[in-house]
Amino acid sequence: MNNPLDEYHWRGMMQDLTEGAHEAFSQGPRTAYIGFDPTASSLHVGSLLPIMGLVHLQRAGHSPIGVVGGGTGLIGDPSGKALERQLLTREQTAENLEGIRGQLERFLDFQVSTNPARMVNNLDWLGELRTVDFLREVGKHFSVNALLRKESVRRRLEEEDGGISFTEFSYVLMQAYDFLVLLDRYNCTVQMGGSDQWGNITAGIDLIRRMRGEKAFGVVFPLVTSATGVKFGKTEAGTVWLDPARTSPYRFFQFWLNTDDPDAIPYLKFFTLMGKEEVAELESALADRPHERAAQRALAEEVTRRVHGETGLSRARQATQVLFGGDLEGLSGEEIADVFSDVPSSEFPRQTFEGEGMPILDLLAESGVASSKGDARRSIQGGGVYLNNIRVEDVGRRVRLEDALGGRFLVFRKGKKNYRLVKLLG
RNA sequence: GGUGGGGUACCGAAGCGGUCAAACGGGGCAGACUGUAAAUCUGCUGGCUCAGCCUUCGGAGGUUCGAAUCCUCCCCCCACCA
Repeated sequence: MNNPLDEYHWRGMMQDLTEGAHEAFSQGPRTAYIGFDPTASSLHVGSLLPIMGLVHLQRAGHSPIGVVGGGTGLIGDPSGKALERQLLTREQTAENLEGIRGQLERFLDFQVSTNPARMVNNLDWLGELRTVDFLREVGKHFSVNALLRKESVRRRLEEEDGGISFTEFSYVLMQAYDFLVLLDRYNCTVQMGGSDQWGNITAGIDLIRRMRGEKAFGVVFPLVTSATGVKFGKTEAGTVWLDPARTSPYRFFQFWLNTDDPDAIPYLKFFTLMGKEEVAELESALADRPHERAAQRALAEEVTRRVHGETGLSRARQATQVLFGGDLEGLSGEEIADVFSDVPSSEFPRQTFEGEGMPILDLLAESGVASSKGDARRSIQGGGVYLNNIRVEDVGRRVRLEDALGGRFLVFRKGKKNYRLVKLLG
């Protein structure tokens, strides 16, 4: 049995740990949990680091628990939030929870007999909690004076008109209680999470010490940042989700492939299971031959394979090759449909393109390639518009049936990466 | 309630009777270079039937041949004073 904290440490993914945590893992198998917020029906790449935390834990022979905050999600964690949150309905939360469960199953082994991963919903116990019992048993152990000093609460108290509701103010009690319940039910003695969870985690540790006289531990992972200061997990297209319906495997793959050089090695350590030697090799490859981007490629392939499977990866790869390899000639209609399935598309009736065809400016504006005809005109004049990968030179050009690939598709591109598929209907 | 300062394009910010679709900076988009990078350089960045026309400078009126610019009223912000 290995100590997962050593693994975290060399990977640079351990921001902080409570006293005695390292020794605790050396003594024998432990059960540890991480909570996931069910504010959306999918996790995004921002949750990937904690998930990898659970993965390493399980590989080291310990038991991971993923807690989906069906109950706490109904309350809202004030940590890191400037404003009071919109409350989710129970139905929304339940739905989101299902999505998240499916995604965690891609990372953790729920089948092994020795240390299977578990997935629980804290609504199971928070939902049936009686107010009076809770206030007597749990509330007693929390000092309002201490709560008021908490960073997350204090910031909100200083807000002029925002403030904090009693609901969110009590959030930390809920999360602390979660830890206690998990200790009782699963002998779970470790809680992990993002660094913003430190306060919530230590609150749970305190509660366990007071109510059960036991020692529990906490480990927090750093906030993933990028060297250029861009918020990790966001692209022009928005958040990068794990759900293929929200972020296609192709875009997901591209997200990782586009990692900046300085981030590539840290990310390999964070998000793949590669060992030290492999990472070191890629590091020197990146230093010697940066243009090959071996590290980014490996990163993109590993992570995409894990999240979207072998099929998702090969589709993403194929799409990448076609989109950046250049040649669209010779592709069948089916191949185009497949490769461009990830690309935003619009549909036009076939007769639009019959005879004289449609002026390209109108088509660009109406299909959403450009925001207006003026924009379309300027983009063409600037040399930034391509039809079927051939630069459009003439602003007055018309698009006709002969332009359609396989008689069915028009592939527009603005710039290097922005594709748009126009489908001919009828 | 009093006094002073303001509201300009995605954001910040100039302009203070015509030469203003509005300087400059940021952001965004595109081009060149490259590694689908960073940095850099270049162009574009209200709409259209695009060498021209139309709608914009908090809102509504007015003065003027002509207003983002002057006047009146209204709305909203900020600073200081009570």
